[in-house]
Amino acid sequence: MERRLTPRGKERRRQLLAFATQRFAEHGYHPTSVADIVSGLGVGKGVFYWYFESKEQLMLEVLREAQQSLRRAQQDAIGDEPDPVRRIELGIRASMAWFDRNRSLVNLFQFAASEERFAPAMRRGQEVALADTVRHVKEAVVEGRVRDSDPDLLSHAILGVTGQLARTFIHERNASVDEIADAAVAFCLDGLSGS
Amino acid sequence: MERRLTPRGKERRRQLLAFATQRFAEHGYHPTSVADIVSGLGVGKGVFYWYFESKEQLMLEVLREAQQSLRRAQQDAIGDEPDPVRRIELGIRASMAWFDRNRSLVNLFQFAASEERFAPAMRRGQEVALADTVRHVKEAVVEGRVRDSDPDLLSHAILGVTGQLARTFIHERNASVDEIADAAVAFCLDGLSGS
Amino acid sequence: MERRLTPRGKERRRQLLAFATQRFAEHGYHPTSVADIVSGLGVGKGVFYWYFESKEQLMLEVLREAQQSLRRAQQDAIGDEPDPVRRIELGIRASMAWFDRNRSLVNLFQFAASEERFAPAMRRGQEVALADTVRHVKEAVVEGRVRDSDPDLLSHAILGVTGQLARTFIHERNASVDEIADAAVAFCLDGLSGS
Amino acid sequence: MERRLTPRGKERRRQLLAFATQRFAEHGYHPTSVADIVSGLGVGKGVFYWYFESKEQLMLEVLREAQQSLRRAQQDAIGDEPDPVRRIELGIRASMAWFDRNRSLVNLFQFAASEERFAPAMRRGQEVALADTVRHVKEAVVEGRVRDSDPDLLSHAILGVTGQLARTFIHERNASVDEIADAAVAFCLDGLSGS
DNA sequence: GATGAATGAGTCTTCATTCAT
DNA sequence: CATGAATGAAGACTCATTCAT
Repeated sequence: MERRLTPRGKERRRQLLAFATQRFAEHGYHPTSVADIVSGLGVGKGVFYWYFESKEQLMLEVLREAQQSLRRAQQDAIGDEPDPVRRIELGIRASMAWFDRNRSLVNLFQFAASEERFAPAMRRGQEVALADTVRHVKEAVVEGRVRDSDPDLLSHAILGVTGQLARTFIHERNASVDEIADAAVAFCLDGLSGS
Repeated sequence: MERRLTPRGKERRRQLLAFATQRFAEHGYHPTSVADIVSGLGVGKGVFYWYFESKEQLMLEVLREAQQSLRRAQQDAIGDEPDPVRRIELGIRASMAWFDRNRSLVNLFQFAASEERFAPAMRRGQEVALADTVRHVKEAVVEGRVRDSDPDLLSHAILGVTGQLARTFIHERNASVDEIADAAVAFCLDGLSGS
Repeated sequence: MERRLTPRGKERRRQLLAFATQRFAEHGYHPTSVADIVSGLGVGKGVFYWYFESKEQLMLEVLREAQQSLRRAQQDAIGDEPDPVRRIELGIRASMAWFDRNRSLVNLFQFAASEERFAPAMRRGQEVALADTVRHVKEAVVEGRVRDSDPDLLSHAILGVTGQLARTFIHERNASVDEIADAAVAFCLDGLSGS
Repeated sequence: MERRLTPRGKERRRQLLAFATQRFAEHGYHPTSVADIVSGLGVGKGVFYWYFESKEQLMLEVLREAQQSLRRAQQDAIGDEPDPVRRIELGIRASMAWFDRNRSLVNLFQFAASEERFAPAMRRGQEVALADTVRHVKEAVVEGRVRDSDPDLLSHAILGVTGQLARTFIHERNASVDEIADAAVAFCLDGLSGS
C-alpha cells in the first residue's frame, strides 16, 4: 500500500472516505457493505481496494479523522485562554457543538468503542483528547479552583457528562445545543449542589 | 411463538439465554453465531429456533434481562431510604457495583445503543431506570438540597458520569470499585468545585 | 469441525469428495471452484462448508485418499511374496496399473507436488510409499541380488522411472499398460545395459 | 503484438521476463500477480501489457526460455563426444547440474506440466530435448552397447530417473549434485543389478 | 512509451434461517 | 422436542485486463 496518488486519485480517495464516513455513521459499520460504498459512488468494486487495504482499515481511518476533527474543534475554541476553568468550559462547549454538527458520528464512536477491533484506536484517540483536559484540571487544582482529586478521574467525569448529554439530548431529541452545553458546564463545575 | 413450555423446556430456554448472554457480552453480538450458541450447549440448531424467534429477538431479551437486573440492583440498594440525596448516592454505588460484576455487559450495552435495531430497546430501558433518578432529584430539589434545574438533564448527567467512569476504570483498567464509586458520587454531588 | 454424521450425511460427504476428486483431477485445482462442485451436485453452497472446512482441506483429503489407494494397490499386489526383487517388480506393475486406472490423478499429484500448500502432504505420502520399496531393496542387497548402493536413491530412481513412463505413455499417449510396465521393470532391474 | 522495440524497449522486456521468471519459480504462477511483477520493477501496469500480451503468454515465454537454457546446457556438455553412451552420461550430468543451478524452476516445470494451458508447451519442449537422447540411445543400440528396446521408452526412463533424483535430492534436500549425478548415471546404465 | 486509475466478473467463505426425519 | 442437513443471499476481497491522460 502507500500509493503515490495523482490529484485525481487523491480526490477519489477523499470521496470514498467521505461517503463511507457518512454511511457508517448513518447506517452503521456492519450494515454498510463495500458494495454499498462503491455503488453509491458509481464506481467499480476494485476502486475501493485501490485506495484502501480493507474495510477495517478504512473504518480506522474514518475514526482517526473524526477524532482529529473533534480535537481540533476543541483546541480552536480554547485558543490561548489563560483561565484553566474557562478552558474546561470552552472545551465542553466546543465538544457539544461538534457533536451537534456531527450527530451521526456519535453513534459510530459508540459502536467503535464497543467492538474489539476498533476499541484500541478509540482508546488511543480519547487519551489524546483527554490529556488536554487533564492539563487544564491540574492547573486549576494548583490555582485552588478545583478540589484536589485525581485529575484523570475528574476529566473522565467531565467527558462522561458531555458525552451522555450530547447523545441523549442532541442526537436523540434534537434539543438546543446551547442549553445542553450550559447544563453540562454547570453540572461539571458545581455538580448537583450548585454553587 | 409464545409457547407453553414444560419445566424442562423452561430450563433449556434459560440455558440458552444465559449462554448467549455470556457469548454476546464477551465476544460481541455479530461475532457470535447461532451455531456457536447451540454447539456450545451441545444441542442441535433446531433447539434455538424452538425457543427463540430469531437471533435478534434473543438479543433483545438478553438486553431486557440485563437492564432489569441492573435496575433491581439499584432498587435493592436504595431500599426505603428516606433521604433523596442519599438515594442518589446509593443508586450510583449500586450501579457501579453492578457494572463491576457484569463488566462485559457494559460493552454489550454500548454496542446495542449504537445499533439501530437495538437502540430503541436500550432507550426504553434507560428511561425506566432514569425515571427513578429523576424522582430522587425532584424530591431533593423540593427539599432545597439540589439546585433547581431540569431534573432530566441532571439525571442524565449523573448517569453519564457513572457510566463513563465504570467503562474506563472498571472495564478497562481493573480499578477498585469503591474508589471509583466515591469519585463518581463526589463529582455528581459537588462537581469540580468541591463542597 | 469433526462432525458426527448421519448415514445420509456420510453419503453426501462421499459424494462431494468423489465429485471434487474427479473435477480436480480433470480440470485442475484452481480452475475448479467450490461453486462448480456444489452446483455439479445440485446442492446449495453451504453444503460444502458443512462437510469441509475449506477448499484447501478438501484437496488435502483428496490427495490423502488417492495416495492411500495407490499404496493399498501396491501392497495387495505384493501380498506376501518372499522374493524381494520380485516384490519390487510387482510394486512397479501395480503402480503402473493404478496410474492407468486413475490417469487424471497423476496430473493432480504433479500439481500438488508443485504447490507450496500441498507439497508437504505429497512428500509425506511419498515417503510412506517409498519406505516399502526401500525395505525390498535392502533385503535384495543383503541377498546380493542388488548392488550395494544407497537404497533411498535406488528407490527414488525406480519411482522416477515408473512415474515418468506412466505420465508419458499412459496419461498422454494411451499406450498399453503391460508393455510400459515391462519396460519399466526391465529398465529398473538392468538399466540400459541389459542383463 | 510483435512490436519493433528500441534497444531500451528490449532491455525492459528482458527485465520483465527475468523478474517474472524468478517470481514464478519462487512463489508459483498463480500466487504471482501481474501487479507483483510490475511493482517489483517499479513500473506502471501499462508497461506489462505493452511488452506482453497476457500473463499466460509471458509464462509460456518463461517456460520456453528455461527449456532452451536446459537444452543448451546439455548440448554444451556433450560437445562432439563420439561415444554415445558417454554422451548419455554427460547429458544426465549436465541436466543434474542445471537443475541444481535452477532449483526453483524445477517446481515451475512440474506445475506447468500439470496445467492444461501449459502442458502442451512443456510436452513440445520435452520432445525436443528427448530427441537428442533418443539419438544417442539409437546409436548405442547399433553399437550393441545398449539392449535393443524402444529408444523412446529408454530415453524417457532416463529422464524419469534424472528428474526424480533432482527433485528429491537437490531441490528438497540440498544434497551434493555430483553424488546424485553418479547415482543417476549408474542406475541408468546398469539398473539395480549393477554391471 | 508509460502511468495510475478503473473495471467487474469471479473467488472463497459465512450465517441466519428452514426443514425432513 | 430435537437433530443434522440444507439453503442461498450476502460478504469481503482479488486480479487480469483495459483505458484516459
